[in-house]
Amino acid sequence: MRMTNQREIILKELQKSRQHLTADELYERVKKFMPRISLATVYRNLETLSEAGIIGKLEISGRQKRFDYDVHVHDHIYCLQCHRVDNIEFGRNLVDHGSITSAQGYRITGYRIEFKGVCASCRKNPPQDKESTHE
Amino acid sequence: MRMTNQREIILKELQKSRQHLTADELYERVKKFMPRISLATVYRNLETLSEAGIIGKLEISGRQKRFDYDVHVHDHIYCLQCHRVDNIEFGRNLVDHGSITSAQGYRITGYRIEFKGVCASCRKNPPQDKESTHE
DNA sequence: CTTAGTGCAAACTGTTTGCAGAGGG
DNA sequence: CCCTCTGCAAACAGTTTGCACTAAG
Repeated sequence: MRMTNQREIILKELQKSRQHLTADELYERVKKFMPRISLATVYRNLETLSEAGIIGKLEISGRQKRFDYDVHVHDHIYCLQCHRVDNIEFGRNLVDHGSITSAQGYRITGYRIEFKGVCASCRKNPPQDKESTHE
Repeated sequence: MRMTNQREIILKELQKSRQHLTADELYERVKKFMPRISLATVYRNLETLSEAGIIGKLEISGRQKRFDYDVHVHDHIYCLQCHRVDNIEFGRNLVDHGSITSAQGYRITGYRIEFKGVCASCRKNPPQDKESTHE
């Protein structure tokens, strides 16, 4: 894996954001430093970086992919109003690992927990448009 | 909500399948009885039925939507090889409900657990194509 | 009758890909 | 100098929408 200029900027921007950005959010940020970069390059690099285990890929139920600056095992919580995603540390502690190795013929290899709720800033701020609390 | 012919057949087919079908899988099945039905109608009806609480909508991380004949609260397990989805009953028992009401500023309103693994039939049958075990 | 629902085609969103040229090692 | 990576445009998959017509109640 070559460390190209675009690759490096994409990675740095994701890490410094400390957020779970989508490809196009990242594209917007990276464009400020590199106006001619293409969205395809952003997608390709995010894929490459996550395959290399340098970043995480986050597939929250039914929504756009997001990418995670933090690769250690943890769970996520997302806001039903603004769709931001945050890390949650205690998720794994809630689950009794021992009992989950198989069920109805499956060999279970893993699980994910996704919490949902309303984030601090959405709790303060009015939900401006009537249709923001879907799902 | 009118109970149209198409609505009724879509619902019946989903229920009798006892599976978690995607819109186009259902479309293929319904077409056998109603060859002129359109995919858009299937989408619209699945949406309507799930809003009415008659079926469930299943948004498994990063994949196509699936619809659930079973509306009672339960979790899901999906096969990494063939992507089928099954119900899992014991998921909720593993989690200590009490402690999850808030975290880092969020008001938590719910959570979902998604187990992954290899289903019984994929464990028997060879994984024919080399690229079947992605994610 | 009235108005929700339908079929069709076209639009849309998020993502991927083919290609010819550029630049990292 | 080679070959991975890039930018661009076009393709793609899943889903949604505008419209004029149909049918449920």
